[in-house]
Amino acid sequence: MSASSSSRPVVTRFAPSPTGYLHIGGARTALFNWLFAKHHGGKFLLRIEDTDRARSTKEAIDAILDGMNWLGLDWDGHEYYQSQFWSRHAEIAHRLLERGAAYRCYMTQEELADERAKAKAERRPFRVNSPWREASMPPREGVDYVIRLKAPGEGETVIDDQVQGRVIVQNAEIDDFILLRSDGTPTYMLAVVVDDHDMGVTHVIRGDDHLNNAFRQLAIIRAMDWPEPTYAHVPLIHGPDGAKLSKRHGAMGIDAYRDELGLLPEAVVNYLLRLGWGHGDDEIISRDQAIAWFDLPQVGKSPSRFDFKKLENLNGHYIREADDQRLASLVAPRLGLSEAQKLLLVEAMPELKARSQTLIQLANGARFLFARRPLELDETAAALLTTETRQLLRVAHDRLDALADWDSASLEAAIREVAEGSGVKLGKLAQPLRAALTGSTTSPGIFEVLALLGKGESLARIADQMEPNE
RNA sequence: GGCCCCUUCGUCUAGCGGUCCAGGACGUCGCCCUCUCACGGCGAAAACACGGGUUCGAGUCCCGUAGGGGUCACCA
Repeated sequence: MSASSSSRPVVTRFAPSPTGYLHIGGARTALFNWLFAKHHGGKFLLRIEDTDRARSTKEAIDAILDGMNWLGLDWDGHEYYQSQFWSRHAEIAHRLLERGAAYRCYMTQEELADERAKAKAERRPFRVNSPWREASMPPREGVDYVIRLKAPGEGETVIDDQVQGRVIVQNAEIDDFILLRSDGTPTYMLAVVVDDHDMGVTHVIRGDDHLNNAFRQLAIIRAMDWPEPTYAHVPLIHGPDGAKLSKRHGAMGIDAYRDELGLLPEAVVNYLLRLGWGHGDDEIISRDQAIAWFDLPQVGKSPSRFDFKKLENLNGHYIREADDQRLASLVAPRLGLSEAQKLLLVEAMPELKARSQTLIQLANGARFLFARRPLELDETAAALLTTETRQLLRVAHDRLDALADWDSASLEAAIREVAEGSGVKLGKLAQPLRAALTGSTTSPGIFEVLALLGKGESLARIADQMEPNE
């Protein structure tokens, strides 16, 4: 509980570096920041950390913005770009210099490398020990310098992390890290602190991998006498095998969850929310409930593994709940459907969505509706068609041909009648019919399939497979 | 290796000293529903890492051990 920030209105931020896609861990960090801000009626800001110009790309920035929009994580105001504040960062570095809280260090890369090697040889931890920390040390002429923070050196620093609890680090562990590089550009450590301060950020919610950095950043903040933010370091997400999330299992961009996995944003949000956070026995949590319930103390302290099965199950739930028109719009492009075909897709959606967990499955399940005659039967479907069952199909065909009303109730009555008349169980007739109508052994209910396909197409598909007359 | 963090069913979690022979969800298995596949319903197996304390009493507090993770750049 940081008294300095608790009185200010809540401001959180998500600060991704645009060197890759928006990955799932980043998405969760963004979600937590967004929820926390909404919960407290505060602001949620977005800042692109593009200080590393060489590695930052326009594509990555677009991917991040696109991902945030897809997830519905809207930010207040425009997005900030860290690179815009370089002069401000440099200004603070020099203010630190004036305050005697930082110094110009003339050590060369070679000298640093030597020190590092020596420390390693003596098996002791490396810590920069610059002679220029002493004010009396004269500058080197003609050598580029960096500006280093004069770290506290003694005592300890305590952070009351909202997730991790009280964490204490000996100040001796923190060395004189670089604030401003020799080319005058700021390091990440300086830039975040300055930007967070200037943007009025009260709560820094980010990945656990930054916990150690927090102590360095706090040293800058204290040197400037700025208000200290409240920290919350959330555990990282691991792959199913417990190791760091890799490309193999989920470290793809958030766009892949949409395009390649066929997931709905509300499912991804719900899953991410429940990963590392809980609210009693609740599993299905709406956005509004999430805002009402979310808070930092309930966030777990241990890393959690990513479970695609659970995500898919959740997605299945949201697909079943989703509007048919919306689902059709999402699936139609995957199938390359015309507007007219899309109408049929909407009509079939209630049947289709009950048996799909992803949009991929939904698309595949819909394929039979738009297949061209004669249908290609898969192996198991083809095996169902014997002389005997083809005979049965002919009987069914003729009975259906005579049918006046082509609705699922009339169709059911007719089909049951045929089965009974032929002395077979319904399944004996339904399966061959399914094979003929869909080319597969799994599909929506057979009466619904007939109704959806319409009389002409249904009869034609059956005729394609039935035993020729005489 | 130094420093920091973590540890309840396979997985996500509930549990904030007694109501826990540990609850929910996904997954797995079985049964029901049934024209197939799903959906849905019912049920089962499945966990407090280990060892010491503290306490009348510990999954819950403390200390070790083991295991896992993070971090140690003129990257962010």
